Amino acid sequence: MGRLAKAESRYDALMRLALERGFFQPSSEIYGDAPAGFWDYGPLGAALKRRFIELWRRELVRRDGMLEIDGAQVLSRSVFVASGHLESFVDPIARCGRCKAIYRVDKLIEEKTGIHVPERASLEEMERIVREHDVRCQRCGGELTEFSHFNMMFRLGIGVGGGEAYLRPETCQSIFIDFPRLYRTMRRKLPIGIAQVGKSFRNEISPRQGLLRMREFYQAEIEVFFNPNRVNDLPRARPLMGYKLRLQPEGREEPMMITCREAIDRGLVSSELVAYYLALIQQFYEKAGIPLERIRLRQLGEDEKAFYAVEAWDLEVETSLGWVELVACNNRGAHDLGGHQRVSGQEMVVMDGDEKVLPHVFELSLGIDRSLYCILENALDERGGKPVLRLRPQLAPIQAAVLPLLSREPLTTKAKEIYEMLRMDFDVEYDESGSIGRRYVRQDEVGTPYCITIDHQTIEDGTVTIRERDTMTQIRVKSEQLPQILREMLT
RNA sequence: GCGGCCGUAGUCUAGUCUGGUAGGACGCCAGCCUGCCACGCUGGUGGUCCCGGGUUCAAAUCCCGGCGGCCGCACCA
Repeated sequence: MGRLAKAESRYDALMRLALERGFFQPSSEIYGDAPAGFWDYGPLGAALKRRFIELWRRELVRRDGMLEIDGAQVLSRSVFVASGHLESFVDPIARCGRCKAIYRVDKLIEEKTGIHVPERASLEEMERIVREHDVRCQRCGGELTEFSHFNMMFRLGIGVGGGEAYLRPETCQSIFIDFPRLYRTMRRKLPIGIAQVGKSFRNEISPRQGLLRMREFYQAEIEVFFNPNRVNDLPRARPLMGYKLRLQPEGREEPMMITCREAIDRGLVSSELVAYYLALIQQFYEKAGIPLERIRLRQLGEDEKAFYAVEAWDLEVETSLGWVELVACNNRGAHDLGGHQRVSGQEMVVMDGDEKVLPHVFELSLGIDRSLYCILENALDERGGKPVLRLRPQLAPIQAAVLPLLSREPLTTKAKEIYEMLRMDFDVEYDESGSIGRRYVRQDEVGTPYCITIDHQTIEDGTVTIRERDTMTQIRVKSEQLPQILREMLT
């Protein structure tokens, strides 16, 4: 229908803009064997990502006094024994011997025989059930073979011996395994937030939709370690208790606006601590330019939750492709520190006041690439048939363009002088080609919020105009004040 | 992985059925013009026709295989 066609073209329009103007592109694209699900950021995309992460640092890490670390991407097998990923981050599969179709064995058994196969069931057990009940290929009736677990982690061989290790499927495991030392050395008290930005890797069966589902992707994760007996004793949460969350608890069709305090009192959110971090993450996306009505915090049901989660909220943003999950807000309970304590033998218990406690964990696991897609798609607008990227100024890859009104002396020399004055402190671009209107349009397309224009009056009195992208209005300022004015306008 | 549709300059596309010199528009570059919002002028740059193999005197076109994209099934940040 019309709605769908419009939705597709919006995605297409953004992908085209991204390819043409250097936001992102398929990795290995010049080779025919380029695997799907890997993307390279171009100069503008890399800058946008950098600014997005900087906003995240400002609004979450620094605001809440968190620690930020940077862990290895390759982690030992034991890490994933303890985390449960080796066993639980898998799908049991089998292949039809005749037509090669691949099936989720547990789902196929349940569908054909009604037998619910427990997640822990071994492959041998599943194969036995398949033989006993003569479960066959749905398509051609062939016999099922090649029973195996498909683990979504990328397995590596380390060194000449090929020691077993894995690329991390989420960044947070290094936070958990580093926790004991961090806690001893960094002199903090519970609750303590530890953050990390970095790559994670998942061997998706079928990556698609550009940045939305990739095999190698960026996460910005925050793990808050807290005393489960003191989840409603968080002074820094108090100022936000009157803030309204756009909450969609389990079983509801539509999100509702409700204050943190009321959500806690009505039992929709389990604690002050959880409500507080839901509020922070919602505020963060508002500051990144997503309108509140396109944001929701949706509670996940039992069957939707990750294997480690005891309470789970997804921050989702509405796009032309539907609601996209950007942040998994999971109460992981004692799953992680408990698991690592058991497997490693390393004590994870800490003192909180005079109480000995194994901290629980609440996480804000944010998908960066997805977020950037949503921000870009949301910012994409049109004026006179040409794209305008209405990015928040603090996220714009190019912060200002310096343009002589005419490509003629002495305007060009003066404009280059001003460009030189700004280039070390700002991401600025100089452009004198074509007409001034054409250059404005070119900057609008990549979301440059301000264009500084040098005209004849500049030569007379040293003033320039600053043209604002969204309103196209201009103000005239002294050129020597530009650094200070830009700095103010860009925060 | 399966099914449907698709793959031609940076982008959009004509040509594919019916095999015979790959064409246009936009963009980009250079110059001209230009006192403020693309769509004035001139010239220029542009293509492994997704990749590999086959049929043929000759393949963008026909056949086979692969890769990738979009939409569905399943999973997720």
